[in-house]
Amino acid sequence: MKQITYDAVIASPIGKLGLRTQDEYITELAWLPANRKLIAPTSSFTQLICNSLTLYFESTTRLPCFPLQPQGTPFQRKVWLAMQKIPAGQVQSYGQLAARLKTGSRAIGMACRTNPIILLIPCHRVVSVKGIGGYMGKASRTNIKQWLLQHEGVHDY
DNA sequence: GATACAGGCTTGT
DNA sequence: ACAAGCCTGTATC
Repeated sequence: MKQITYDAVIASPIGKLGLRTQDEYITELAWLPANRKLIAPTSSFTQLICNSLTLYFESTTRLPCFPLQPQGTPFQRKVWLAMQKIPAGQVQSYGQLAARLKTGSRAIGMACRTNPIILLIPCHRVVSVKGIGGYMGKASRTNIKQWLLQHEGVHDY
């Protein structure tokens, strides 16, 4: 089995986060199980990102925009791009997003689910019209979504 | 209200 | 081609 190595793994209130970069781009920021070993960032670029993430978690600072380079289908990239335009502290429903992109709400869900860069592509700001919706394919992870939303000032979920 | 069903769109077998 | 997924709107108890 293939072991994925990250450029950095940091601890956060919602679990461990694995960061992978390529040149000066972020290619992945994934939620990891708690038994992952921490990896300190080595380059100044990854260090900067980790600092921002830590700051984001420990204060009300919102995340700055980093250059992203997510791998995915053209459709997924389109959705991810649209999601990045949702301002912090606000949420948008799958349906609204779907209407804007002229697609279906469930298709939006698929794109969210395969989001390789959590937080920076704010899939947690996309909610169902009635309820919070799911998160990363598992209902048990919606608490992460809730935490993030609450952290950004959304208390309706 | 609370279920049930069907519709619409993309992705992985 | 088929089934399934972070959904939604309408119909029917």
